[in-house]
Order: sequence, then structure tokens, then C-alpha cells
Amino acid sequence: MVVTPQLLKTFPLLSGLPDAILEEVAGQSSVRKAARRAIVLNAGQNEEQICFLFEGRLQGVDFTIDGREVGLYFVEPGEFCGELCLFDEGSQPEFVMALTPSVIVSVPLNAMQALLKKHPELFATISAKVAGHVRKMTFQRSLLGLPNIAQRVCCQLWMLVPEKDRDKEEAEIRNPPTHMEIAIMLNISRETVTRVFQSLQNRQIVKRDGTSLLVVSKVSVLRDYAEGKQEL
Amino acid sequence: MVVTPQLLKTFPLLSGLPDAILEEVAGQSSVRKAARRAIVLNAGQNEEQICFLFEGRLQGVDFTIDGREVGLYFVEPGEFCGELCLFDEGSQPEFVMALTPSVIVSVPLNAMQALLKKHPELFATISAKVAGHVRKMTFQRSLLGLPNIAQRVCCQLWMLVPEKDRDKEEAEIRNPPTHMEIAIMLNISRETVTRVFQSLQNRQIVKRDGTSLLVVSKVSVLRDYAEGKQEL
DNA sequence: CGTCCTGTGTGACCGCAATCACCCCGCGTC
DNA sequence: GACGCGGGGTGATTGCGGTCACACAGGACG
Repeated sequence: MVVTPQLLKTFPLLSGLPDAILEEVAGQSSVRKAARRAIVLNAGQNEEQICFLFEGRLQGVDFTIDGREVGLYFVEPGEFCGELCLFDEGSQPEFVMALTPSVIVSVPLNAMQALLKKHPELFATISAKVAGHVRKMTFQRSLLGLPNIAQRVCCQLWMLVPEKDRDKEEAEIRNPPTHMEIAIMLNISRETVTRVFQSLQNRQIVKRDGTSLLVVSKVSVLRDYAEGKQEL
Repeated sequence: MVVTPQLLKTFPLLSGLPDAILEEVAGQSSVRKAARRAIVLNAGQNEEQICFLFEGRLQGVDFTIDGREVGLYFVEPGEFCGELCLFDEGSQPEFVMALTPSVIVSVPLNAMQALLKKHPELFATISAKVAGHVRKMTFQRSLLGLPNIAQRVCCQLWMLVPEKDRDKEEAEIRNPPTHMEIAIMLNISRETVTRVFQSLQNRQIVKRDGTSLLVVSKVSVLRDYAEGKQEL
């Protein structure tokens, strides 16, 4: 499968570039499909590619010394990962794994570096992405400091509520992560996440609508749980 | 107290700069002393300064919604912090707090930006610092995924052993963090850290030498505990 | 030099979440 | 249509670490 300028244009970072530039980058890039649980980027290796996600969902994960999986962040369609190699020559710190069957466009490091020389304004966007990444990791770290496990899950759920819906009475979360995917983000067991969801469903705070939709019926109550103002 | 070019030269990032440039930056910078537990940078604010630590020790900390302190990283003399403001216009994500009475040199953001325009090679160093920061946060996050609490403490201790001494039989850790400072890095209680230290001391793995020195008598055994090959 | 504060050490108690086992349902594949 | 796999749900058990209380030592300050 070949990379086209139209395909690259679907990514917000690249969408403002001239067609000739996109043509050039497209010629140097590649597309691949990743099966569920396939490794997209390997930890500890100099991967030397920036990966753009066209379809599916990825998760940055690490493994503890005893093999336990640790969730770091999610990558949604349109976003990219693997950008640390633009900042230093170190290796990729974490694995990036496909949570669902995914389609990834890989842009080699040297093509990206050449692109950034021609379009330095992109570097500001990538720098802001890395800064945002640090902020998210800091916030995520704080979640792990919460001793109240239900609050921890509610905070994570609250993060999944679209920002535009946070003032509404009801909101929808499309394609919510599985209980397992949430559990490894929060250092708790899959069963514990399930139990918190059951409590929330029993109190009609959330309801599931198949596997691809989670409806938050009482957004303000979820926020109160997340902020510790109420307890499950 | 005034900032001199000689003072700025003590910081590795700035030591290679010409005297005239250092003179200019010195004129725009300021020195301040911070008492123990004083806040050096505030979370949630656009601090717009890069802080260089001349003396003392700082810790990046966050607070959970219920007020619990979370340790993120340490800043040692010669290092700097607050550099995210060079990458985007967002606010400072975490508090930076003095663990001991400290001396900090603050360089305003606009002075730093002007400096980087004149000396773009510094930006590569700062970019590498941020990339290194992400790697450390990823590693620290993995520590939190370890279910074995003693192993978690041993890993953190192992990180404090100077790299040049890791192959030796015995090593020294100067000015080790307090048990509380270690505890908040690892989401465990101060008493739990103390108990692990007591175990290590009882087995003659480590011994304290006053408050400013911790001797690791059996470096290889500590590494085995950290890697889970042996259990306390 | 006395007082106060901080850091370390210890003991007792208890509750919460991990762990294990198992079940059910839905979806995809053969 | 049957089978297998993954995700969600439930129950029981238990042990580990948090919490609280307290003591002691050393250093800093007045």
C-alpha cells in the first residue's frame, strides 16, 4: 500500500503543507497495518521513525521488570508518536502497541528532519506536542497518587469525556478503552475497574451502549466523584 | 545579590558561551535563596523563567486533588528546570520545591529565547534535556507498576548509585534524599521506606554514615533486589 | 546550653484491593 | 452452526501496606 499526499493531508500536523512537499514526504514514507496487540514501536531501540495513526488506536506501554504491563498514554487517529528521536539520539523509551487493528503511516527520521529544515514552523508544533506530553504524564502521575481507587477510575473516565461536553448534563465517549486498558494506566486490576464501572452503572451515572459507546448520564456527578467531592 | 558571568559559567549548559553573552544574560537574571520547602516554581502559572540551581536540592512535586504530595524528579546543583515554557506557551505543570536551603539563578524566558536565537546549538541541548526528562518519567512510571514494595525502593536506591560505581563492590551515595522524599516518588508511606531501609541495613547491604552519606556495601546485591532476582 | 523541629525507627491494628476461580455473552472464524 | 477468544461480571479469601501513635536522636536556632 502506497502513501499518497492525500493520505498525509489527513494528519493535522501535515495538512498545511504544499502538495509538492507532501509528494516528497509520501515517496519516502510507508503504510502498514498492525494487528491487535502488535508492537508498532519497540522500547530500547532507535526506531528513527515518526508514526502517524490513520485508523485504530495505539497505547504507549512499558513493562516492569517482572513483566507487568504499564499503560502510559493513548494515541488516537490523526495523532503521531515516536517524536522523541527528533530531540535527541536516544532510543525509544516505551513500546507503542496497537489496541485494535490499526493503520500506521511511518515517516523516516531523516525525511522528517529534512522536512523540518524546510518548514521550521512545524518544529514549534512538535515541540508543543512534546511539552503537552510532559504535562499529560505529570497529570497521569498525579492520578496514581490518589489512594481512593474509585476516584482514580473516575478521574480517568473524566479525562475521556470530550471537553465540549463537560458542561452538559449528558455526554458520550466513543470507543472507550477496555477495562484492562484503563487498569494498566492506573496500576489497578481489571476486576477493580469492572467493579467501579458496576457501581457507576448501578447509580445510573454511566451506561453502556454496546461496546463502542459509553454514555455518561450525569456528567456533573462524575466530575464530583473525580474531584473527590462525592464518594462512590 | 547580583548575577555574574562567573556564576553563570558554573552551569554546564552555559559554560561554553562567550563572556560578552554571559555578561548580557547576567544583567537580565537574578539570584534568590529559597528556604527549605519554599516553592521555586508554581504549578498552573506561566512562570516564564528557567531556573538554574547553584546550591541545594530541588524536587518537582505535584499534589493530588486530596492534597497528597507526589514526587516527580530531583534537581541537583548545576541542573536547570522550568524549561517547558520554551516549548509551548502553557503553564508550569508541576511545583518545584526546595528540599534544602537553596540558591537559584533565574533567567527570564525572553532573555533565554534571545540567547537561543544567537546560539541555536543550545536549543539542541535543551531539547535533549526534555527528551531525557520524558525518558526518566517513563522509567519512574514503571517503578510505580512494581507490586513488590521493597523492590520499588531498591530500584529507586539503585538509581541513586553513581553510574561509575555500579560495577564496584561498594559505593557511596552523597546526600541521599530523606525517607519522605523517596516515599512520595514511589506512592508508599514514609514508614514503609524506613522498614525497607531497616531490612537492608540488617542484612548489611547498606549502612548510614551520618545524614549526608549512605554507603552501599554490596552493590551487586542491591542490583539483584532492584531487578527482582532476589527478594528482601 | 536549652528548646524545638525534623528525620528515623518501631509496634499494633485493620481494611482494601489483589488474586484466584469461575461464569456468561458477543463476535469472529472455520 | 460450532468453537474459540476476548471482554465484562461476580464471589471469596487473604495478606500487605497504610495509618496512627509514639519514642529517640541529632542538628539548628535563640
